[in-house]
Amino acid sequence: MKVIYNDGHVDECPEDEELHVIRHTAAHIMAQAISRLYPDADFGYGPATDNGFYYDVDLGDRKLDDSDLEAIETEMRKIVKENEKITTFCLPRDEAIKLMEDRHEKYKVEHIGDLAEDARITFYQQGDYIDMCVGPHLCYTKGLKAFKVTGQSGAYWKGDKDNKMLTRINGIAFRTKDELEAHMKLLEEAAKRDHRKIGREMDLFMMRDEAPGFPFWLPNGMILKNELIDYWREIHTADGYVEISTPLIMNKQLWKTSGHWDHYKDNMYSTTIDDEEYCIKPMNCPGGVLVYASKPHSYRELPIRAGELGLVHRHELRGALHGLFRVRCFTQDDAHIFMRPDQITDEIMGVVHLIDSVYAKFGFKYHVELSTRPDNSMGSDEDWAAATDGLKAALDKLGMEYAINEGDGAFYGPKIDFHLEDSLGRTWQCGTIQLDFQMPLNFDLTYTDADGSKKRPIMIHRVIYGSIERFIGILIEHYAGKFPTWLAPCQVKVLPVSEKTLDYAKGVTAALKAAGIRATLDERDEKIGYKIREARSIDRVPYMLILGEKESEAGTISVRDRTNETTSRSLDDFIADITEEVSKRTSYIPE
RNA sequence: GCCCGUGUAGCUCAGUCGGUAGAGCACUUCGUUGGUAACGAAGAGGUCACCGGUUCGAAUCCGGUCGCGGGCUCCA
Repeated sequence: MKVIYNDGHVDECPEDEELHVIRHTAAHIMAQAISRLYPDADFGYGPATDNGFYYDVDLGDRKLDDSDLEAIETEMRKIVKENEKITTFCLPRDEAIKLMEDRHEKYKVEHIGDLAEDARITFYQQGDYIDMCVGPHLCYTKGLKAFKVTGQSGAYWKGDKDNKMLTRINGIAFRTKDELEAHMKLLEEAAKRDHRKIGREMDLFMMRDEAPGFPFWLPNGMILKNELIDYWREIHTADGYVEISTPLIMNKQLWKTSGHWDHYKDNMYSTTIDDEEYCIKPMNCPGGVLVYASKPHSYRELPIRAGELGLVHRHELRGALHGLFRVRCFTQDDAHIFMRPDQITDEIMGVVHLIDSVYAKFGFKYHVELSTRPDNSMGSDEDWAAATDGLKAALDKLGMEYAINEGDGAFYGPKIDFHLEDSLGRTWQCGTIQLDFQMPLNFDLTYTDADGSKKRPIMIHRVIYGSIERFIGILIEHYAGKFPTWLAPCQVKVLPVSEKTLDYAKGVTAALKAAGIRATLDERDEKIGYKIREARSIDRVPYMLILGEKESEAGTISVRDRTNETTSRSLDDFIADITEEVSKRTSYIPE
């Protein structure tokens, strides 16, 4: 694929950059189409994205509807068909500003003002459309072979909520129609797996208008939640953690000391008790700190690893709420590790190993990012540097690759974020490891060192699931509701063929339950095909037992699993196998 | 909080030009006793999100509030 670079030379494009160039060119073609249809349009930024492109446009008071988006797409197809030649040129700063001013591109003029004094200001042109851009681009508009305008939304100019909101018009683009088609299929599949839909179908959780952002957990969802918690407790106990639980509501003074009042006030719910102000905890750390501070500690005791399944409440903006992915009340699988400076690397490595083993259990791949000091943060530069170096040292020692996320740390310390990849290739931020010198300082935490002197411990905050609620949402979509047997709310559904074998089915169900298996009996007066259909498509059970006269007479069971393979076997055999599968928490890696 | 869209039965959705509501599934009852992805019939179920306005009359038109969806910002 040939592309034109901003110095005017045409060359073969490296393969891994092709999609980016196609999408970026698609953005230009869309802008050209928009400027033809709406000559007053003022253009902001128009970059390529993961699957396509967008352009932010100021359309004045004009509102677009679906037919307008169709018109834009049609106009784009026209431009592609016209096969305009794409050219490039470079202007000195003042001439660049003049050109953009002449074309009434006020956002582009502002953009030039943000660029370095000596920046090369390059432009690309196709027909009478000119856009300031570093390129490269396709050489002809006909190179755009597969695209779609997908929708519109609002977006702040330069991403700043104090700026004007522009209209963002989104599109997707691929190399070929087949690739575009495949992407549409993926979106369809993702919609089928939507955790809000499956959560309703499987009776896992519900949302109510009476409590926006506060999920209700139904019996089936509680099974999932409790299984995840049991697993969590087991591995943490094995890793030397102890468990604590701290109050949901604590005096506002505590939150002032911790720094949350200064840095997190807008997200905190509060209440008044006996004329005193109290806050509902948005994080668990101050509670954990009070537990540590409740008695003196020796250097010999450290590290202390205190886990807490803490229910936190945060006032999230209502426009941000989204199923279980963004709620106002959630359970963090938190832990705070209090340690000596010489223990930092080992402790972080220990947490990384724990996180790695949990993600592997669910068949997730993941990547790691290191987030550094944000603008609105507390503490000295030296402490931040030491903490950041500590995290880097551990990652380097583990030989892990990581990207740096500048300015994205917590207000009290830098963090390592784990982004896991689900079965559809989407990524989610779940685990984090945060190193904190501030909280121990604010609460004057100490331990007695070998020489009898008081020393300041260092603290790690870490989560693995992140939020159990969000993690369950991710698992629902990852597995499409087809949970591995150890997690499945219903592990075995017993389906009598007719009323004649109902008693036999009752006996089998009772035996399964007695063996600790979550079995339910479908007693309804329906045909066997109907019961199978529902057990598969709604309940999504790992195993169905079909029991008719053949089985009741022979004293056997007919087992149908998720692959639709059906086997005839003895109940004792089946119980032994499923018990082993559950106790080992055998992974089920979704297709 | 901001932009756009949207709200009708438990779920998925129809409802024309303004004339006080409809389907399928689910549910209940009855019949049916069935063999691996939907057995048949009947019944019940709605202050059309809420508040206000226009109108002889509003699910329908207008305004506001709330919820929901797609984004922005933010984030576990």
